[in-house]
Amino acid sequence: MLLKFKVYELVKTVPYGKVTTYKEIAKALNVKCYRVIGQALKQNKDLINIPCYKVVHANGNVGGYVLGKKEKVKLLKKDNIEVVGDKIVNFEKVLFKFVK
DNA sequence: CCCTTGACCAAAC
DNA sequence: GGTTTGGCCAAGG
Repeated sequence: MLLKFKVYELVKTVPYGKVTTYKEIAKALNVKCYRVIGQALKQNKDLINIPCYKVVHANGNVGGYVLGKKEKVKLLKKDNIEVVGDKIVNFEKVLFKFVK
């Protein structure tokens, strides 16, 4: 429960034009449960305040989204992030890593 | 407290 | 290169 809140806070700190991964978030929170991160975002009711679309798989794959991958990609492109197929282009470049 | 459920991950097949 | 498998662990019923 409190993990989720931390996740929300972290995601909110992701700057424009950047994305992050479930793994990175877990690492930043010093936990190993990547899966819970996804659950947190899925179950979140603050979709308007939380840019969950900026959270992708560890390998750059877009991952899932409540409104579908299409919408997720659309939003990502809005943030100047290119997506081909289901993968982030220049993934390393746009990946935002939290300070440890 | 036991059981199920994941918007995951990495390795193996 | 897609699919399966096992592991991982919090959250909710």
